[in-house]
Amino acid sequence: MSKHDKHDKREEIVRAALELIAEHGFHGAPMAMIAERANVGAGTIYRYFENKDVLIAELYQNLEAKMYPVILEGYSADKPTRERFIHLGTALLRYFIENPLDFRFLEQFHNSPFGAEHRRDKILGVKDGCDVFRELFEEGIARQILKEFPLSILFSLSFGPLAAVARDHILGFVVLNEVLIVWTVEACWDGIKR
Amino acid sequence: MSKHDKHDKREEIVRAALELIAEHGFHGAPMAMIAERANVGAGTIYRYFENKDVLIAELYQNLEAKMYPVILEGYSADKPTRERFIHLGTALLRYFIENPLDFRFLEQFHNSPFGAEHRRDKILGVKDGCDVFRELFEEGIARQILKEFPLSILFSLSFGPLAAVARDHILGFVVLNEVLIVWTVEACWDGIKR
Amino acid sequence: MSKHDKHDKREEIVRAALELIAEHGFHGAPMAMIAERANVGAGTIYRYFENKDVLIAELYQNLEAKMYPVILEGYSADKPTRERFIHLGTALLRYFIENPLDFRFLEQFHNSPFGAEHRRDKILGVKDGCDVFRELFEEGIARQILKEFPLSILFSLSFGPLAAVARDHILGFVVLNEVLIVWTVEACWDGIKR
Amino acid sequence: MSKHDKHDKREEIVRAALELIAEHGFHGAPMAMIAERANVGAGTIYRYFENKDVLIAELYQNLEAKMYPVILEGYSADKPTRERFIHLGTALLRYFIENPLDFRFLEQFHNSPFGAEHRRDKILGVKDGCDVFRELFEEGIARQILKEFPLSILFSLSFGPLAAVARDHILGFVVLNEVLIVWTVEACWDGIKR
DNA sequence: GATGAATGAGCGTTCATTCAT
DNA sequence: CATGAATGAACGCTCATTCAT
Repeated sequence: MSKHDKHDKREEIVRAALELIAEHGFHGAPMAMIAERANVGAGTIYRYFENKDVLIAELYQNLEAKMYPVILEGYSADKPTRERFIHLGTALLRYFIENPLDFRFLEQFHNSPFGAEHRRDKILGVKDGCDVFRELFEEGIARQILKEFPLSILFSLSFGPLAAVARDHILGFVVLNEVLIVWTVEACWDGIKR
Repeated sequence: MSKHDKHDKREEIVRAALELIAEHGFHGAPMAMIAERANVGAGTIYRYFENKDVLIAELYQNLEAKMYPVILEGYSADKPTRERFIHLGTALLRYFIENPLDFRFLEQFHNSPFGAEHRRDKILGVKDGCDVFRELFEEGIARQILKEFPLSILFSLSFGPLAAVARDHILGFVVLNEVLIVWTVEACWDGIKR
Repeated sequence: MSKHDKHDKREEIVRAALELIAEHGFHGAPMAMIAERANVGAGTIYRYFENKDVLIAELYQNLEAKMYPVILEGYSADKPTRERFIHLGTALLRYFIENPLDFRFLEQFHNSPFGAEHRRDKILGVKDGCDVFRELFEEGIARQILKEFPLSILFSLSFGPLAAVARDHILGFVVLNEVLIVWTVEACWDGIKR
Repeated sequence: MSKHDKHDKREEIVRAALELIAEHGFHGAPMAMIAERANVGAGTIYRYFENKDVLIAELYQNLEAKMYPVILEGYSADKPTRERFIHLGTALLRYFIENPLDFRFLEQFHNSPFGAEHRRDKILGVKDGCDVFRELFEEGIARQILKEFPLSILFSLSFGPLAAVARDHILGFVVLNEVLIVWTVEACWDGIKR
């Protein structure tokens, strides 16, 4: 039980931080407020995270580790390119809609100086979370199924709309349903396919 | 002359704020630093703008007012839907690439709590800067040229990729040229057209 | 008058810092307390001093600049070695006794990591405030009036007792008067002379 | 065995505290760090010492209790005053040089608000560790061998230089050897003798 | 009107001390 | 008895805002 409690505390902090950062952004989520929402002393956070930056970075990694399995569930590299793209796109969009806090946090993260650094890592091939997408695109180009764009632009054509649509849904500007989700991802496909 | 000077100061402040916010984000741009860069006393800013939030909001409106004429230059409501879309999309993308500070500021703005508020105004029909796009999309749907999506999703399918591509270009992850710009916008069109 | 006020503020801060550090040591003198004692806002200190370390360093330099003229008043390089030593020693001791806050601050300073650094500068010949003493000692050795010790030891034999005596006086363990001051310095002389 | 262990823990704490305070000063030696270096839980320290101040005070007393026997080894009240002074002075100086951590701790201690309190106890006759010195000085004065100074000043003339010289040696500004040690103490004698 | 010195609430972080296990 | 996770007051410092000049 003591181990369980310990985990509880850390998870409470993570949860509180995610919520507050998602709601108010990095600068609207002071450590004291995170502590309060987590029902924890201000100093306690520092037992688990060296400082605020580290807390945020770990939050991000937590999130990635949580997202990928969900998105890749049922994914098979053997299916046709289009079907795989639709799978990934709809899974991502569904995840965002079902986990709006996660989505908002990711948005905040990618807009921080810290996010830019991470993005650079990705572009240099360091991160491998996106490998599924990369492989999919590279294969699609090789087979002349996809337009011959730089990978970065294919990413933008695919994820740009999904992020925008997810944000609008979360802010209440559209109400997505399963049909709209699929149609939207299919529209993305139309954008990148030859 | 005093009126002219006053305008000069106001514009210096706006310019300085835009630069600093674009470069370092909202929280890396203290009022004192803005004042210094604008060659103005710290208190002077408050003669022109009630507080920092108001300054930022006006900055945003300035920017919109500056962008639309540029984007709409040469735009004709008489041309075919596709051609009009390509005109608007490429003009927007070109504007972002040629005015990276403006783009960075807009990104920062849209990610602030303030940005969400503004977006809500738009959806309620308060803002009319996007009317050209709205008309284009509504007409396209009516003529069965575009997919029958909620307007909001058409917006996302169009601007989501453009913003993402512009960011990648500005961060140096792709180098866009005129051809890639057109191709990218054409890909967006493929996404929204029937 | 505005210039005078400005100086007043800075001097209030310096005075308050000196008092509090002398009374309670560096760590017993938080910036907030210094500000309060100086009748100044907490942030005001940072208009005049970049941070606490700089404040302390400037305090020290202020003090040196204030002390040397007082100690050297009436000092003449032409007088006999002994007389010059007595002059310097008694002047120093008198200064300490008449300015107990200055003395206590210097003690705190020399015991800080910062003080050690400064001491190292001195030993390497960077600081020239002590040149009078150095010259006196070097000349005394050359003329075979003083014992042939490393300079550093001559310093210790001279200032060690003076500092200790001054501390005891300030703490109330002895009550020095003019006669005792002179006798004490003469005893120091007996220690270093051949 | 339990009693032995308990003693072990206490001594480990004392040793760790001495090291860290000597190395980094009082404020560079947090309780948690002391506990870690002592291989002891943070809370354990509080079983042996009521709080940090008490720990430090006991550390000081430990040190005195450890020093006096060493310094008094071979000391005989029957020998001539001068010889006894030289014995005590050189023994003290040697002790400082051979136990730099002890010396540094003592310096830190004497400069804390706590140190002053202790000193006051001494002057009121509470402490009796210095009795040897007191007796030596009183006897020397009575026999007209020493200058007729208040005891406190004789102390200062004797220990002031020794402490200063020890500090310089430990900081590397001089390198003392047996000869210099003796000469230095003899110089102190010259200072206090008639 | 313009200034910039002054303010103080609020930030991220540390650390002496406590107490449930 | 020993532990070390938890605490929260206190620290040094920043910066949006005010106001006397």
